Amino acid sequence: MHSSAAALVDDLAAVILQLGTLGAPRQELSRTAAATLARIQRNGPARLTELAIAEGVTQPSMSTLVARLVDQGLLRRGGDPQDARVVVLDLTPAGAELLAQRRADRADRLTRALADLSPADASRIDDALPALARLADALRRSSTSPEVNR
Amino acid sequence: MHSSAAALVDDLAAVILQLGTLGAPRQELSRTAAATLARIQRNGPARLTELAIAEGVTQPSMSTLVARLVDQGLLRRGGDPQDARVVVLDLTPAGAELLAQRRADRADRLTRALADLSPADASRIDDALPALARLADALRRSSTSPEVNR
DNA sequence: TATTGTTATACTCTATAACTATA
DNA sequence: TATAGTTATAGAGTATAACAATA
Repeated sequence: MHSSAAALVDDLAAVILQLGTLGAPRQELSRTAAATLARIQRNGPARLTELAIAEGVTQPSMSTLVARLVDQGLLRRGGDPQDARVVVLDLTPAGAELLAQRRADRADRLTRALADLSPADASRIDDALPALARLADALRRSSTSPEVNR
Repeated sequence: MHSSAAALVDDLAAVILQLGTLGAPRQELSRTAAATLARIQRNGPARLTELAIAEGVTQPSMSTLVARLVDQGLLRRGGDPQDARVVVLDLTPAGAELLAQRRADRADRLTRALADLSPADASRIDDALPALARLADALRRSSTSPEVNR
């Protein structure tokens, strides 16, 4: 072990923040918009209030955001036959396509960055990946902040 | 090696995005505002145009941002005796204090998250840290996007 | 003229408050 | 009444265009 616990924390924080460049690829979609689309793709159709809570925004904000995304053809509105008040949002093919493009773009940038590393570095990152995933999980649980940009 | 190259990229991208929760701790300062303050603390007093270019925003945007930060008592304006056009921005003690608080907050959250991990996981992350720093560097170089939130 | 910075104006995104419609 | 969602209005943050001051 080459670092004290305090140095590990500081260095790790710095690295995590610098890695954040990967998360801000385009301006074509706000952070919340991207997270909302990704959530629907991951979990299936969802109600407006549900999305507002999940993304940590108010109901009116989600209402206008969803209206924008529907206008842009990325989301589709549906109703609940059981309850005429509710609005159910689902991804359109165009929405799914946009998410796929964003993921491909990120994968490209990451692939290029990894190509600059030595095999030993790549291997150490590979080895640490499950641990990093568990760290991310622990971080997410202890945090009240908004969702990640998928 | 337990993953193919493609799986490494996808898994790594997902982990990096999830770790992003660490970077969005508070709403009291915009991303650009935080990055600007951190840059001045790191590199010393800077001119307005210099900051605008460094943070990837326009000069008028930096002008209004800086006016806000001066109003909030986080930055102090000075002039250049050699050139009456230039404005030089420096951190106030309150600005330095705010940055310190943000860093301490992040360190706390990260420390708590690390405490949830096994010693073996923490050790693997420690081992991968230099490699991750080089990865972040490579990512940042290949990217035109704005700066990281310090 | 070129450079440094500000002001005017507009757009996006989000919030709070007030409202409509259904349960 | 309570719940699901929308509309009205305001504020933060950013951009482009036009401007003022200094070199």
